[in-house]
Amino acid sequence: MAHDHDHKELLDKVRFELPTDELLCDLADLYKIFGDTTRIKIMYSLFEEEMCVCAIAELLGMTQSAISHQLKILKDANLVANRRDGKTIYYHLSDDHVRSIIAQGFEHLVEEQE
Amino acid sequence: MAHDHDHKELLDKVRFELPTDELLCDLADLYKIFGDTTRIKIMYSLFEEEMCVCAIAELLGMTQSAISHQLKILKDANLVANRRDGKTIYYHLSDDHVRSIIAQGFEHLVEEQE
DNA sequence: TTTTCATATGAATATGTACTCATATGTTCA
DNA sequence: TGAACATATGAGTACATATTCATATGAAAA
Repeated sequence: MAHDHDHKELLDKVRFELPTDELLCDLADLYKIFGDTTRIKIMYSLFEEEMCVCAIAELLGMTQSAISHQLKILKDANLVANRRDGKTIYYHLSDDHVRSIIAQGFEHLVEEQE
Repeated sequence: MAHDHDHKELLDKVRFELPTDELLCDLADLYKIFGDTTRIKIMYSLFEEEMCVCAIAELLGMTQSAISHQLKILKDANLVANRRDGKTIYYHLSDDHVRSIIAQGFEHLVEEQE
């Protein structure tokens, strides 16, 4: 068996503080979206300006299809939104959370390297 | 062909603002670690107190081996650290970044549901 | 030293997922 | 209406990875 010693008190305390499984899963799902280089690059590309799909594809040197698939994931998570102008569809960040979440990650990386 | 219209100026501008590939990959790798329910639960469990491996396993209802594998990933990323006390090894968060990164995610989720 | 306990770890498997390819949808212009 | 363009999407494939199982490591107690 793996454990013998007792920690029921500790477990009860921590269990009480732990959010619901559903919330923790949602949180993991959110970060899962940030955990892909292509999606990070797409989001970063939209930091300053809206861009159309083919511009993002050209910028990142990837196919239109690949970018489109990733944009769908970002859109389903409400991280980006789009508008149509004729044949072209322009994507932009849907709110400032993307910026602050990415900024927070950078901070950790920077302090890591010191 | 996918694109016909011109956006060289935009691409040059955005390309200039984009961080290096290496940095963007590091960022994605960091978030990848947060993008797993088990690891999120482990980190959350360590919010208030240090815990030994078997306590975490019992808390989450998972095997000691599974938890140990995930703790290694967290430790390699400098997100948790440990200390030995006899046969037992206690893990704790290595700094406050974990807390603030998770808090940031929560904020996004909460505003999402409004 | 041998046994027991706590944890770590390598290999195998099963599941998830990013990209490709082909094609569908929707818009504009001739 | 038909052709060209921009984007979306379903199926298939290749690769990554979380967990399990068996076993190794390392420390304390008998």
